[in-house]
Amino acid sequence: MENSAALGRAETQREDGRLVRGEATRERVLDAAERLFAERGFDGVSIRQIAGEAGVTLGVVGFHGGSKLDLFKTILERRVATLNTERRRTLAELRSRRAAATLRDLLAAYMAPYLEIASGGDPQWRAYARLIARIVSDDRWYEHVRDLYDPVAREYLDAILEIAPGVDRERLVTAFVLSVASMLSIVASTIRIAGLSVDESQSGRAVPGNVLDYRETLIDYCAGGIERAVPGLPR
Amino acid sequence: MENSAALGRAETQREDGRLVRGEATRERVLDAAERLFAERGFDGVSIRQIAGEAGVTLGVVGFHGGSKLDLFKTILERRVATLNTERRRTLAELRSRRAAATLRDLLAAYMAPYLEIASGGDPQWRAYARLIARIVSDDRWYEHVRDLYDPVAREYLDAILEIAPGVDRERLVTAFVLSVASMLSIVASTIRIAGLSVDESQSGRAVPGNVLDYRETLIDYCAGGIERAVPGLPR
DNA sequence: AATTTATCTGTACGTATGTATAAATTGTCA
DNA sequence: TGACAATTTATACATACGTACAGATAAATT
Repeated sequence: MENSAALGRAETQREDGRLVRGEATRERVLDAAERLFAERGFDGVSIRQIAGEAGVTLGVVGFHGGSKLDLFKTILERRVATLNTERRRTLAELRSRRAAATLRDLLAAYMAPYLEIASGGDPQWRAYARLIARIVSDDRWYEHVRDLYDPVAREYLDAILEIAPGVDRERLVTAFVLSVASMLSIVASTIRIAGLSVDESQSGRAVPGNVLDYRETLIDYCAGGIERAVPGLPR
Repeated sequence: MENSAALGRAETQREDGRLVRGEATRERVLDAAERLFAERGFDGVSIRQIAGEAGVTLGVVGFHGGSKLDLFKTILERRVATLNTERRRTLAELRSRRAAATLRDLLAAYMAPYLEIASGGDPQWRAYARLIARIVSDDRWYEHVRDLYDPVAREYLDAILEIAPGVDRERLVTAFVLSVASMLSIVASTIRIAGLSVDESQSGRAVPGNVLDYRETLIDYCAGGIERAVPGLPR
């Protein structure tokens, strides 16, 4: 039950701001764990595999990451601030505009940061995006991500309620969470879309596309879905 | 690489059609595995846990289920025929009507059988529904479910294309797969909807609802989403 | 009753698991 | 240089894992 943020670090941070010794190793461990957890899930990965992937010995993983659960939680938490900041930035930018934001604007603002990290050049961010997409279907992890993601989700829900006051909150929440699930499902896998897109019995060029290929369709789908499912939304 | 359908069974089926000896045990094993796999995933369950849950000894699981992977695949396959038959029945029933089916009709016909087993009285069927909802976010399992589910999905896609000929197939497929993901996400978990629905800092009565509570919202959402994302659909 | 087949028990094997820790090493500062 | 703390190595421990199998039991067939 040790505080995972302090594991493997000097208790007193250096004043000059330089990375403390071993910080690079710590990052290697976390990166390796992030990739493997994203690929195979919590139970599908062993600490020895993480050590091997990171190129360190077994004990180092424990030294920098704590217990396996600590390590997993650290990885869930490590990147969320960046994502939340970005989402708050896009929301604030929308609000600063002269014209009132539409539902589609708000949805696109919420999704854009995530879709960009999920399809961008950094493989660690991509792995993180896939990891998040994987764990939402498992109630077991909700308690560990609730406080990380729900506050910003609430801010967006409130922003939607601002442009459509009289609306039933639970219906809006339902449609919003369905939209998030839709978004995550695209990040988790596009393989079925590819499989169903090819004509039957055609020689199998079912090549999954990039997340960005589905971006506009996804946002259209979610906006149309929310507007249909939540009576009273403007449009 | 033994044929899992024959495991633990006499190679020659009895003529009188009575259950062969041990068939009841086999069902207990498969039921227990179904519940545990649905709850914790393939890697989160051990064969010993399955044996314990089924109330049999370790060897019996191997005898009736084969290897762990065999057992998992057997469970994926065991109930799919029933579900497919039901989905084909609802599709045929739609087609036998005088009036042309709408997109919403077709969507409801596809979803109804799954939503009913996911919320019905049989806990094994409920477990199966949750298991399916769990594995779609994992490319690793797609090859094992593709041939089980995609043929019927294609029949529904073709039915939609009948009422909207000129439509872009890939966009339709994308929106359809997003709808399936939305449906599965509701079955996998309603806990976040409950969490976001309560007013902040209100004492926590975030009680997840039954799947049926979200059924109409879900179908509205999906129909509206597809119609928005796929230009050229009637309405 | 004897034989065959199906089912179940109990146990064993080799390996992998998460975690802990003593000892060795490295780098920093007094 | 010596002392000290941070980091890394190497190893050990107890338990759990998937799988295999010899033998016991039960039921049906001959």
